[in-house]
Amino acid sequence: MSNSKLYKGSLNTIILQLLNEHNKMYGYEITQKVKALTKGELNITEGALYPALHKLEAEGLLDVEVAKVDNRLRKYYKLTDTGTKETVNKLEELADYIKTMQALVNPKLA
Amino acid sequence: MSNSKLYKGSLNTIILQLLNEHNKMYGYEITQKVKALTKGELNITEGALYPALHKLEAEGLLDVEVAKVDNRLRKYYKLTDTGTKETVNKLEELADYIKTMQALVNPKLA
DNA sequence: GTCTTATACATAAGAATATTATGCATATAT
DNA sequence: ATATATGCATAATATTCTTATGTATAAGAC
Repeated sequence: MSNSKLYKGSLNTIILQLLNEHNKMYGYEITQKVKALTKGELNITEGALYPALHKLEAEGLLDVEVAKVDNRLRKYYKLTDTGTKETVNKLEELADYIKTMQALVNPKLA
Repeated sequence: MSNSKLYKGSLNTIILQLLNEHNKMYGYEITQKVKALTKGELNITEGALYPALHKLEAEGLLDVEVAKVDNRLRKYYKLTDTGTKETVNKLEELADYIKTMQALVNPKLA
């Protein structure tokens, strides 16, 4: 993912927000999108991504739709209604996290 | 710590930066300082804090000095030279993390 | 004076998250 | 032909944190 440990715990937020922006995406596409958007800074590993997608699906936040393109399998994921709501929460948590960490790191501005 | 999982991986950054700002602190003091600075948002649990302090010490980033105040034990931690350098890295990583996550979450600004 | 809360350290069992290492399979580029 | 890219998946391990304890002293409530 990154040599920085700060990304730990951020994967679900990233997945949900990407699906919120792009409606329908498959796993490999997510890894490439993240790499592109972060200019190579972040590389989602498959060992983290696929279990995370399965879990989000099991929790009812994502729906799956299997497709075959160029004779290769793709699993398209999209947000459920619950998933859309949870995305809002996750984005709020991210904003709060950033605010809190800045308060800790830059107490002069608090 | 918080109901948000985003804080996972942030504890070392928090500890190092607090010691960077306050020179010398003991464990309990760190938990109270964090609670105060974050207005109760973040509560460092002892089960996370003490092992983290021991590990940072073992890695040579912190020095310990034991004191007895009011007949109670205190272990004051302070940054070593290596620890001070590592603090700079951690703060850079935090700034990069925030930038990267904002690029992912708010791609219009990227 | 006893009982609760605060101060102060510590560790062990378990959960959650991610890394690393595989495995399988097809398509494309060299 | 061979390597790289595309596309999914899981298992073993490592890391981080939570929850539950344990020990001990000091201070405040009543």
